[in-house]
Amino acid sequence: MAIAEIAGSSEARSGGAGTRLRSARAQAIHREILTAILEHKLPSSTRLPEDEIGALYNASRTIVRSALEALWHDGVVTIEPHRGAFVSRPTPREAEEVFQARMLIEPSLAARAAERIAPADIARLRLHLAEEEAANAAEDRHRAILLSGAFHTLIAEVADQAVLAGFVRELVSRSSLIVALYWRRREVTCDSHAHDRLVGALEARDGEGAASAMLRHIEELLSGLDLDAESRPAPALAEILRPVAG
Amino acid sequence: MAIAEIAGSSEARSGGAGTRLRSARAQAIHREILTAILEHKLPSSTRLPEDEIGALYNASRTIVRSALEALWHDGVVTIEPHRGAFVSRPTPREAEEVFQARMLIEPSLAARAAERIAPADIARLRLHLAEEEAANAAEDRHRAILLSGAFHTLIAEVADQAVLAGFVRELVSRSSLIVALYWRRREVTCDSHAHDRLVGALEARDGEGAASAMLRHIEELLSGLDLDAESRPAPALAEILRPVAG
DNA sequence: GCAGGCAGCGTTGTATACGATTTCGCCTTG
DNA sequence: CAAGGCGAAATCGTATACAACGCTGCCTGC
Repeated sequence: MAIAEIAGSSEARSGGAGTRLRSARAQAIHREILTAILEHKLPSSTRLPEDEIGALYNASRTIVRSALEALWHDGVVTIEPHRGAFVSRPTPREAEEVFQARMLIEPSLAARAAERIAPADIARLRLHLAEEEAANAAEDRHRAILLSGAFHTLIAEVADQAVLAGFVRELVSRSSLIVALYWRRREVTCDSHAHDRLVGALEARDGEGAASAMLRHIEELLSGLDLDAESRPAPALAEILRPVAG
Repeated sequence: MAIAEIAGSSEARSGGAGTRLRSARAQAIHREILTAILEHKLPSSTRLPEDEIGALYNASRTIVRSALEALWHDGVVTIEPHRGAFVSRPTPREAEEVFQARMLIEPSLAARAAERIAPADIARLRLHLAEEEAANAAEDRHRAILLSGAFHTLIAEVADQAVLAGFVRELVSRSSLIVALYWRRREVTCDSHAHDRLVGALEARDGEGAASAMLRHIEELLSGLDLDAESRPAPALAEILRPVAG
């Protein structure tokens, strides 16, 4: 049930009042597609034709275009002129930059979250951890990956810094694509043990500890990526098919 | 002549290839309006009617809407459903967050820029400083303010971190609006002396120095703001007119 | 004389039609 | 039989028409 709000990426823009996305319907489509991407249901390079999406949601292309443009701004969709929209395929270079940005921003937010955390926030975080564990236990991979990203967004919100929280939301979204492409381990995607320790530090109002826990956590995520290999699918079929042709 | 590229906020999104904004014309309008905002020619709360803008650039509302939505994603335009688009009026709260974000991100970028700066970059920075001084000498306030923001974007680019550079571009844009609203001093907006020192540190490849110079510079900017007073115009006419009525 | 409602106007929200561009299959030709 | 070009289909890009909504000013009724 927390899922609905996970992809609500528009509040970040609204200074304080609820401006929302221009059109409620465009917002809904945006949310649906974003969630699907975060859940690894829509892999990189998937084509997103305006007509097809419009037919799916009974919306005109005008609405769909607006949603796709929003996804482009979020960094999870690439638009090629006269060709269409695709789920982005982050390059290794981009992947590294995204994680470097996270290592810079998120520890600082974690520290701030620790300083100003309220009992209600702790409850929210604990509940979230429970949901994560439940998803893992149920081997619901889609939901697990969605929640593990949402955890980071949640902390950014607890830190009560809307501007940086917006950045984190974007970075987390892009990270999801990156993990889908470059992850090499079999383990749980974002081992909730790390999240556990983080909540512990937050609860103890230990800013330093929260920051370093967050930093180590992100470093570990980055180290789980295989950014050297050109990874597997479709970076350029030539790379794969040439040996067969020769 | 460097102006043209200052507002080119789309490259930030393109992973490495030149995806650009969907429509060249929408991009042009986006650039024009953004530049006008950065130059303080379009003050906060200015209405931006689709028809009027379309007439100005001989573009249909479809194009204009796309440009306005992009400006909304940039954080410099607010869209109120069924009412229209306005130049954003950042709240004091938002202003503080923007500068806190900058104090977190930009010093780190400055340090990295110092490490990897090339002679060509130094030339670019020196040229930019000269332009800033020229604008100040000519008392061309509009251009001076534009260039002083562009300087920060330039450093982010030298640091060669596209992701963070995109964030900085947004933060700098929003800062421009904030400064227009809350600046209280008469001095030069972004005293180019600070920029001078920064370039010095960069040239010396002094990462630490560059970072601390950047931090102090932004702190100084923030301290030049008057975020307590509700500032002057139009926050709510009631505040101003009530004494007359009573 | 004042308050409430109603109507007209202006602006935005959405759908759709048409033109432009790319893509892919097919046909022609060497 | 292979290669190149041509044409149709599909899809995107843009303009425009119409509907919906909010605002303002007037008008009526109390």
